Amino acid sequence: MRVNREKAAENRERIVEAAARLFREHGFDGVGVDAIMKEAGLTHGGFYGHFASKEELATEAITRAFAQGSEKLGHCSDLGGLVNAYLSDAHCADRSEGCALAALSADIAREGKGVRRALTEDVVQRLARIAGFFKGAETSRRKRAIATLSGLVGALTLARAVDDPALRKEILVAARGTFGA
Amino acid sequence: MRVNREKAAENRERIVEAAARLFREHGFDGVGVDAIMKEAGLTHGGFYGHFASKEELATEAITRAFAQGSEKLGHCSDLGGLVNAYLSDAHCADRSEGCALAALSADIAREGKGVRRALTEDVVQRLARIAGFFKGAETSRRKRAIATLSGLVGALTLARAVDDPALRKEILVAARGTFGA
DNA sequence: TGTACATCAGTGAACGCGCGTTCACTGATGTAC
DNA sequence: TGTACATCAGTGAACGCGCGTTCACTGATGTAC
Repeated sequence: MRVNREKAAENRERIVEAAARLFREHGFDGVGVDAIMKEAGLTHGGFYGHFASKEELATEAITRAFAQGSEKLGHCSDLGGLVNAYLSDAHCADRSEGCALAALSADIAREGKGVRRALTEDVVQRLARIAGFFKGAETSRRKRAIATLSGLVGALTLARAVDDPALRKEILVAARGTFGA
Repeated sequence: MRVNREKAAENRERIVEAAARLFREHGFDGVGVDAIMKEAGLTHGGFYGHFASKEELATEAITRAFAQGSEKLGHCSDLGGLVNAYLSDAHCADRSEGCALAALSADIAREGKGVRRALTEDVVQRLARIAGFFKGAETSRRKRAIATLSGLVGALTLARAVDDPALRKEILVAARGTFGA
């Protein structure tokens, strides 16, 4: 049954949000249109009234996920705070609301143009933000920012992949100590 | 038509090798049994004479991919050499023969027990190997090893995901400089 | 050593299921008079 | 403002395709005498 325009726009929004969460949690191939629509409280048939294809939604959902990540990091006023938040147990445990870079970079490297563009722009922004926390020449600050972002993404990815809780904790703590100062 | 036992063992071997390559290149869900068997020079029907399921092959193929990675790194006699090899343009360009940690960690975090076990054991081994390159107390060497491995995996993952060649190069160079010393 | 038969690695067609996508339909919303 | 009709967001069944898996079959290999 038809709903009004406002409600329809709201529904579209919920689809994008649901996809942004589910893709991070299960990967692109791990979630179907059916599951996304169910998560958004709708039935799968209505999907193509909002998007031309699953791929089109993916591009928009990933862009959204990146934007959410940037917003969260924007709240941190110093590098230590950012690193501690990024490498927190909570962030490690919750892929669905966490950093899309850590959750999806490997997948995205195998995906199409739109998605990779969104990732690249996000990396550029994060590097600029992190570089702002360092002192010294532009070149050196940028280099340190690259090392820090790499370390954060790598440590979170490894901590999540490892099946031993003690090792996971050790990785998070060690990386916090190294990259947070 | 039947082949002799030796040839059959060789075929099984080729299936595992093909899977180890294709999984790294396209992810678990990106490759079918059909493609793996074709890569191994066989037809898909014979697959289940060698493996109980695609999942069982996955476990063995990942274990294999990790073993290959450890072997390659074993050739490096110092940290600088290891870091330069890991963050080389060649390694960045070739996922299929490269580090399984960088190619599959995110996927593996969502996968079953066997695969995660194999990854964890590999992480433990690599940390021990890298820690051996540092001087000082065990705790501090281990901490530096964790930061280094995280940095390597993160930098390679980001370099591969980014769609701008200049940024890719910049990431590799910066990370080589930071983690190689 | 040679022959006859059993075994079994590999083939290719087929099955069942899930997923992306389409479509006829419903009924509330928006609009024209 | 009220009525009549057109629109269109959402529903749920259906389609086509690919993928994991099964199976009857083939013919070379291995083995028993």
